[in-house]
Amino acid sequence: MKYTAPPYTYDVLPFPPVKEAWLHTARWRYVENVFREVCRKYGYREIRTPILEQTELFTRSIGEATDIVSKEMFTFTDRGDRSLTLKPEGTAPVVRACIERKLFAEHPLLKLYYIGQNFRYERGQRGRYRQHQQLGVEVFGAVDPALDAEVILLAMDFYRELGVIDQELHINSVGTPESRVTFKQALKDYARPFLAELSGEGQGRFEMNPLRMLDTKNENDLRLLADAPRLVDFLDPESAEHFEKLQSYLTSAGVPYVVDHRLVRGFDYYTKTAFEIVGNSLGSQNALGGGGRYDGLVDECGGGHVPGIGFGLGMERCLITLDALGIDLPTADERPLAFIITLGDENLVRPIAVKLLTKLRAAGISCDMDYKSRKFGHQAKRADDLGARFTLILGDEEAQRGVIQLRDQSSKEQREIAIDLAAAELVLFSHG
RNA sequence: GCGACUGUAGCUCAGUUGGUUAGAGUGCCAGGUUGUGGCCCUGGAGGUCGUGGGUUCGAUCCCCAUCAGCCGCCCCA
Repeated sequence: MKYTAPPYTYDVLPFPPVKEAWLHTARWRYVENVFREVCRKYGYREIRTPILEQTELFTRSIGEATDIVSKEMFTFTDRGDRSLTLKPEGTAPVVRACIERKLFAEHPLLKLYYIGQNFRYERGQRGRYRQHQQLGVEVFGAVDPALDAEVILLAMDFYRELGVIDQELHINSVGTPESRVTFKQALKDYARPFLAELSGEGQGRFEMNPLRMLDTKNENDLRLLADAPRLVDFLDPESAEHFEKLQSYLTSAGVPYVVDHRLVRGFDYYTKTAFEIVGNSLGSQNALGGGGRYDGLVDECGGGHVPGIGFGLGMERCLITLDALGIDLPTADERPLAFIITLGDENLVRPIAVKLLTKLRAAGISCDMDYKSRKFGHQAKRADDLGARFTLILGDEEAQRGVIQLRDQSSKEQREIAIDLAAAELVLFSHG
């Protein structure tokens, strides 16, 4: 094999591999359409940003200390000696675009969605790839917790629309950067006495990122930290009220949720609300999507005091979950309505077939013919494989008389019609 | 970045305790059967057994390395 796809990338095919139904373009289109439709319903507009950004946009916004920035970005220097990075996440580029294009000036409340490719240099796993498609929304301009609720509702709505029923909504509040400083100190004070008993990762996080000690999967660590201080107890009054209101909105909207005191987000820019939607069908990569509020990010990027909240979900994990749940997506009908079978003298019959194809297509009818075999059996099998509803059989005799055999593939009824009327005849079937 | 496991036909997989010519099903091609098929029958093409090295009279099989996949950790969507 001379050329292969780069490690931990994949191809989405028109005919999916036997074992990976999610690698089917029809499924991708369907999910994207559902997402667009949900976003439309909620009043979100689509934004598309470049796949590349200045490296500094990410190092500043995501945080230098995170793994993503320190070792997982696809960064290179271009011929003009600029450091560029394939975007590892969707939020910062949207923020950059809104600031640069001055969208906040004319849109005090700005609701956006995007579908785009993200890149992270990581070891692959089920549902985790180096190029990954993210679907997401961002809202700028208000700190109203009802807006947090709307974003969460939009996300839940999306999954429900797809038929996912085993989703769980986890929420938490990470407060402000200031309240987090106090909390981190309290957490470290709590853990210090048994620091030596924590796992290696736990000890590392104690120093590097105390919040993430809570997020461990190590059972011993979980036991030791069972009674650790909780973020909600350290929130500033404003964040606490915000969190209370969010919960009441979710309750009145009838959305079940669990307050997950261990839920923290990976990026530095999150404030107040953090949430995650967890599926049970993905093994260890069980986070279907997540998001949170980032009231300081726009300011950090030089756009002034504009609060924001967003949500992002991974296309691959979403599709894999749909597969695991056995959800059969209603994919668009790609079958041709008609398939032309030609027989006899090619010089006589082919030009007529090509002309008829052109005419049918001009009338909006999907149709095809066989360009390879000449035996009737093969052409018929081809029509059958493609799932054509009708075959149009054209031989020497029909050609001379200006007619064609119109055969219904399922009922096997066949009748002769004038070639000139074929398009009009088939149009009747093309919309139902 | 760390640790398991797996790489045999287009696809799904057998198999070889190291032995001459590596199999099945399915798909593909051809014929049976130049114009009414989807079934069936017969035949065919398709493999450097992931790649490179080592051990051996002999390696698809054992050993080492490497690449890729997959799973767990890390991180995250």
